[in-house]
Amino acid sequence: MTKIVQIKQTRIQREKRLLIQKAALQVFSEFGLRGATLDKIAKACGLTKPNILYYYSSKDEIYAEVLQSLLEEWIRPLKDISENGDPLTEILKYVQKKLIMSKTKKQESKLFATEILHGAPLTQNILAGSLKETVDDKVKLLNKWISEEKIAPVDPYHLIFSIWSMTQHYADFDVQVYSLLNTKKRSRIFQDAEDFLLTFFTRCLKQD
Amino acid sequence: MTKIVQIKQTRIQREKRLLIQKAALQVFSEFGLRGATLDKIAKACGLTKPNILYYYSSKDEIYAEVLQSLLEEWIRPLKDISENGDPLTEILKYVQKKLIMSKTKKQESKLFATEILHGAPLTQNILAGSLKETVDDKVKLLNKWISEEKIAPVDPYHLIFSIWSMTQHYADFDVQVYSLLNTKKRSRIFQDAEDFLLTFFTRCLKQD
DNA sequence: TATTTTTTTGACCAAATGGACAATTATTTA
DNA sequence: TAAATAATTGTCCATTTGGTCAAAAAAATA
Repeated sequence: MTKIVQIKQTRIQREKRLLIQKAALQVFSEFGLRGATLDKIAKACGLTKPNILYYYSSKDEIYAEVLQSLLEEWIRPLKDISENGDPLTEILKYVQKKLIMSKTKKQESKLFATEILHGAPLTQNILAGSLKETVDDKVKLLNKWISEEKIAPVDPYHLIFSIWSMTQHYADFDVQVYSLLNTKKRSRIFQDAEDFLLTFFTRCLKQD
Repeated sequence: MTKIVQIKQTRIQREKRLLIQKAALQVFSEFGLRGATLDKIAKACGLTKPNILYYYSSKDEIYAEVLQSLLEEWIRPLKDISENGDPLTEILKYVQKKLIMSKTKKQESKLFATEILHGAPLTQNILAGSLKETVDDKVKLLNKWISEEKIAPVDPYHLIFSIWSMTQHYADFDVQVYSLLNTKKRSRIFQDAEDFLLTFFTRCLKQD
């Protein structure tokens, strides 16, 4: 029995692990952790089930890894909000980034949403750890901007929640959004969404 | 083998079906359709598995019924937006209603979210049917209000999406929200959220 | 109370699924 | 190219799970 205990990964290992991760993301985001099966993942990446279990020791391990690598990427844009830029511009830029992620990383968004929705069993510590740190940091910055009267006063936590929820809605609830719009509007969802969000946050945050 | 083909339900049937529905809502909202098992539902309502299957012919049937009865309730408040009231007040009242539902109907919100997130396999026709009708109707009303300059101009579809997403966030992502707030703020989430949302939508929609 | 109907349950089944493993094949490396 | 290591797969297994069914218990009805 050959176990992977090597320090250095081979080329094949790197390739196959990536292949599996991609397929797993797809399957997990569509069916959830419990709805996803190793067979589905195997089929999605053209490997056999035992072959997958050669690279990962269990389904849960695959899930954990996919989630882990997603989380870092997910938090990153928030960190980019800069103390030095123009406050409103910085916030709007963040909104735009998150909206683009909803458009281009739908699977990731859905997987993350499902995880949180079901109690974040594997994510709790990250939420309360590095994410909380970053959020607290940005809350401070927002409060500073407010006290300097550079943006209108709002609860900064809830401001952040509102950005998350409104942007992610277009990924997570895409089925609903699509169902409710007619064909013309459907083709320009993300343009309309961007216009809407930028207008909205500008009206809400602009200092007169 | 006694099948339920009667027209009239007995007292016991009414009671037990309700009992099962309640337990099922709880289990489905926590684990999703595939993560939920009949055994879990059985345990949650103190019945045996075959006993549950005496009242419902399959797990899917339970899920369908729970979802069905939830959907009607879910759409209702939107219908209450009245042509006759003051536009901004009507919209803010709707925001408040949705926020209260997020607080008091967390399980329902999560179940609905999971269903949509995973492609709305059982809900598609309702989304494209009665929900779309109601939405289109309210979109007309919002457009009327805009053209009469009673509220500031916005894309009415996206306005509705924003109300849904921001309010439901407090139910669906409660774990995340709680993780990020400290104890003091945690105890007044819904007050803070209400303040934030009312301020937010007022600033965005008020005509000068 | 006797009879009929409804309700409940223990025991069971088949399919699905996560995972183990030995044997085979492919790839590296010496 | 031979030996060693890595990768792949067919087969198998145990558990979980949705669902069946006949028999027993409880409730309703006559």
